[in-house]
Formats: sequence, structure tokens, C-alpha cells
Amino acid sequence: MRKSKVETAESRKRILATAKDIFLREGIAATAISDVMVAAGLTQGGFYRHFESKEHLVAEVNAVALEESCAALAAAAAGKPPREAIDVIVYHYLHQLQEGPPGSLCPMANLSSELRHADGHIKTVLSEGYARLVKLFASYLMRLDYQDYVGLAESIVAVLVGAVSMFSMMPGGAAAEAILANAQKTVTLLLQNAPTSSTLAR
Amino acid sequence: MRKSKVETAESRKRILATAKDIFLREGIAATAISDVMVAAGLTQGGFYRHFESKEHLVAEVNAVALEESCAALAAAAAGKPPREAIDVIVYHYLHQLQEGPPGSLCPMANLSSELRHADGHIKTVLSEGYARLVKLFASYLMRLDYQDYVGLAESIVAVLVGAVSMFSMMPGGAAAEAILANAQKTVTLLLQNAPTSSTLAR
DNA sequence: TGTACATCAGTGAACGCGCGTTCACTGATGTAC
DNA sequence: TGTACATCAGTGAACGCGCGTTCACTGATGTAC
Repeated sequence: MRKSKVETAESRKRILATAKDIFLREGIAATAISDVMVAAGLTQGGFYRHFESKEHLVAEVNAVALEESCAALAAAAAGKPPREAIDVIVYHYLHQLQEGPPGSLCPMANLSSELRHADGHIKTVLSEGYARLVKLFASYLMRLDYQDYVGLAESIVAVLVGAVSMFSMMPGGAAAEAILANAQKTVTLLLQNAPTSSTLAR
Repeated sequence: MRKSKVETAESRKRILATAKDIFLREGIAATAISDVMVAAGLTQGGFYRHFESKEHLVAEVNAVALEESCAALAAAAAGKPPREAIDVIVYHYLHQLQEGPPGSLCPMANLSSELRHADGHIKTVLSEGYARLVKLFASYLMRLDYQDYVGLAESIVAVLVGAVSMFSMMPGGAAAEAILANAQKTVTLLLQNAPTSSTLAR
């Protein structure tokens, strides 16, 4: 039954992608290795030919998910003028649970409390993902001449992560939608009033 | 071994308080019933004299934790002028993981992804807790004459929940502290620029 | 008030289940000559 | 290029462990008379 090197690499990628989808939708603890393997079209015993343990899989899933969710946001905004780009990114982030490509869920908003007690390596991966998302906003904010464009980017990320977290805990319906709508308004308010280089120094 | 009614009620409260502490610090899935019972000075078999199941305990823990964390914040701000009160609440919320009475951790920031797939009853409890925290801010913001004081309160809660969530996922150190400091700045910026009743209508 | 009995909080062991991981095995792939 | 052999991806069953829950039992509490 041995597979060729190409097939082996494909299997590994498929397991990783499948695990990413299920972990982000269902949670890590709620997902068994056998769930992932069956969904990937394999049997559970084969898992350990590709990953050392579930924890190693979790680490890789987070690295991939952070990279891909950020890349999806960047792609959605590519080529747009800065202000519009930010709106698009904010909108896509806020509505990641309702629409959009299923592969673009962000671990920071969707796995937060499950990752709190992860080991140092995973936390490092998460902090790098956080920095990447902040940089994405900061690059546009810089072009809009905001003075503290990094701080402002961090503010936006905090609003987005908080709003999506809250949204996912709510019973659903109008109250939940209002959280997302208000988050978008909050970002607008921040952008309208944060000091730019043209703001008079006090 | 039967206990008096008073002792029984005390046991139940002790189990609930112990569970709240451990759940909020360690997570729900990572905490076994026996962990809670032993920490409460009992044996695991006795659990089911007080609660129907772990899920019922989780529901009650969230109700209590939401109420108590909000009450602790309100108490810290009691008697202060509105603007100062808001700063105190924001500060306490942001630093709930580092200091403060151990019983004041907020489930929305600390158990978010673990509660995403909870049943409707728990979600209702969470939405009530959210409304209570929003109201706490809104009451002070109203006194400061903000036009959309409820929306502004929701914005602040989103920033706080997002910042504490992010903080708990970071490796710790200066980068993590910066998230909290920036969140406090973000709230200040929002308060400085949100329209009040004295703002000129456009 | 006192007595006899039912109740039930708490114990400690056991059950059953699901999960992460291991293992013997298969047979196609890759490699060494 | 062809052949013999080692490798190893994948299978399916099994292992071991921890967990939520159940249960028979104990003996103090509460209650009915």
C-alpha cells in the first residue's frame, strides 16, 4: 500500500487542510484525530505517518490558518485605495463566520480560549499571526497618514477579535448582527478621529 | 453521613464557586468533575447530589461568573464621577488576568471559544451577561451626554474582550502588555471623539 | 417530648465510552547493484 | 535496464487512560406519630 512521494505529500496537505477546517469550525478538543482522518479519506492509524502527535498538528494548523486567513483578507483588498481596502478587510473579518471561503477563519477569534494554555511554540506562532494582521492594517493606515498607525491597527484588530468572539457566543439573531454592525461603525469612528500627520500638534 | 440543609446549601455554593475559579483559569474541557469536587473538599461521587450534569454546572457557573465579574467592576467604580468610573472599569477588566480578586474573571473573555458550541440556554445566559456589562458602561456614558451611548458601550466591550482574548494567547512579556495598554488608549480615543449632545449636528 | 422510620448528603468503587496512540501487517514504491 | 530487497504509507484492530456518570452503601438528619 505504500504511496509515492507525491501522493504522500498530497495526503499530508489534505490532512492539514481538513484539520484546519474542522478545528476552526468545531473546536480542537471536540475534534478527534479519527474525525480528521476519515474526513480526509484515510483511516486514523495513518495519522502518525504524517504528524508526531495531535499537538503538533494543532501547531501546524494554526500556522497555516493564520497565514491563509490573513492572505485571504489581503487578497480581498488588493489594488483598492487604502480607505476602501480597510473597509473591505474589516467587513470580511467580521463576517468570516457567515460567508466567505470556508478556509478563511481566523484562529485568534475562533479558537481563543482553547489556545490559552497551548505551549510556548504555539503562542509564538499566534503572536506572529497577530503581528501579520496588524501589519496588514498598518500598511494601509500609514498611507492614510495616521500618526500612530501601528497603534491604530492594533485597536482595529482588538475590536474585530472582540466582536467576532462575542458574535460566536450569542444566541444568534438581530442582537448578534448588531455586534458586527457596531464593530464596523467603531472602526469608522476610530479612523475619523485618530490623529494624522495633518492634525495640529497640541 | 447525611448533612443538614444548611450544610447542603453550603456544599452546593462551595462546589459552584470552586468550579467557577477552576473553569475560568484552566478551561472547561480541561477541568474534570473530580478536580472540582476534590478542590471543594468532597469526593466526585457526591457531585450528582447537587447538579444534574457537568453541562448544568457549566450553565450555572457562567451565570454566576457573569454576574459577579460585572458586580466587581461596578463596585470598583461606585461613587466615582462618570469619566473616572469608566477608566477604572476598563483598567480592571483589562488586568483581570494579572491582578484583582481571583473571582472576577469574565467568561466572555476567558471561555469564548469553549462556549461557542454551548446550547441555547448557556448562550442566553451569555447574552444577558453581555447586556449587563454594556449597560454598566452605558449608564456612565449617558451621564457624559454621549449621543449613542449604548453603541459606544458596545464598542468599548468589544475592545476589552478582544484585548483580553489576545493577551491570553500571547507568549507574555512586553508585546502582551502593549495590547492592554493600547486598548486603554483606544477607549480614551473613542471617548474623546464620539459625538455628544453638544456636538454640532451635521 | 420521645421514638421509629424514611430520607438523602457524601463515599468510594465501578462502569462504559471515546480518545490519543501503538502495533503487526500489507503491498506498492524507491533504491542499490 | 532489470532484479532483489528495504522502505514505508496506509489499514484496522487493539491498548490504556481519563472522564462523566452510576451505584450500593453509610449514617446523620428530618419527619411523622
